[in-house]
Amino acid sequence: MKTLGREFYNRDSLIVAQELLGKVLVHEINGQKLSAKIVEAEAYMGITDRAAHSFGGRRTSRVEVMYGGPGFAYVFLVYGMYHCFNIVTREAGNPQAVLIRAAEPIGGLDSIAQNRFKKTYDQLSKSQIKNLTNGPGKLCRALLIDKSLNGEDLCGNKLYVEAGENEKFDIVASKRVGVDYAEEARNYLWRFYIGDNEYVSVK
DNA sequence: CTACGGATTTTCT
DNA sequence: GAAAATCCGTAGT
Repeated sequence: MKTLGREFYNRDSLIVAQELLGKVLVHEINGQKLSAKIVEAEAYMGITDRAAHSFGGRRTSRVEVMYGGPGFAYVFLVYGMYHCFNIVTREAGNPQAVLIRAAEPIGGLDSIAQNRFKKTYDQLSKSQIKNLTNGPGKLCRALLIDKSLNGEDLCGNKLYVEAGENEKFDIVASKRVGVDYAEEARNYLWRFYIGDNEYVSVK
């Protein structure tokens, strides 16, 4: 399977977020490949986007990686407990990113099940299967993504995105989640998801 | 099914 | 000191 290269990410988040749908996020750890198909992503457009951490050119140690080049991981902690995984887009100095909100487990299912519920995959209830990776915090816990991966190069061989099958699906655009504080930006339709996928966090 | 509050810590004011 | 790009358990309908 082909790994997405630097130029894929060197475009506006609005484009990259939509094109990431259906692609496969892979984390190689402890000699295993944990992978999941991306089914939901949000675009954060940087300086002019009131919902973005880099709004107005804000530049702190947390957001620093967003100011670097495209194709790197931006991982941060929200609500003191959960990690969110983003991919930095656009060239250095243009601090955009795409938040990966949800995915469908593909590979390393038993490890993913252990990471979330301390069970093997076939011990999971139906609702537990659905809740493996249907949200940004859950996805990070399932794939063992934490702040140690902040700044990781996605054009490497540890954490990367593969071009998935060339399947067809409907892309739905809707409001981003959890950004009610963002005044006018909270209504932008900058969240994209695969229409009929059961792992989407909010329909 | 929906509604609510607590967890927990980094970050910024 | 408050809020945060969230999740989960509990209680009520």
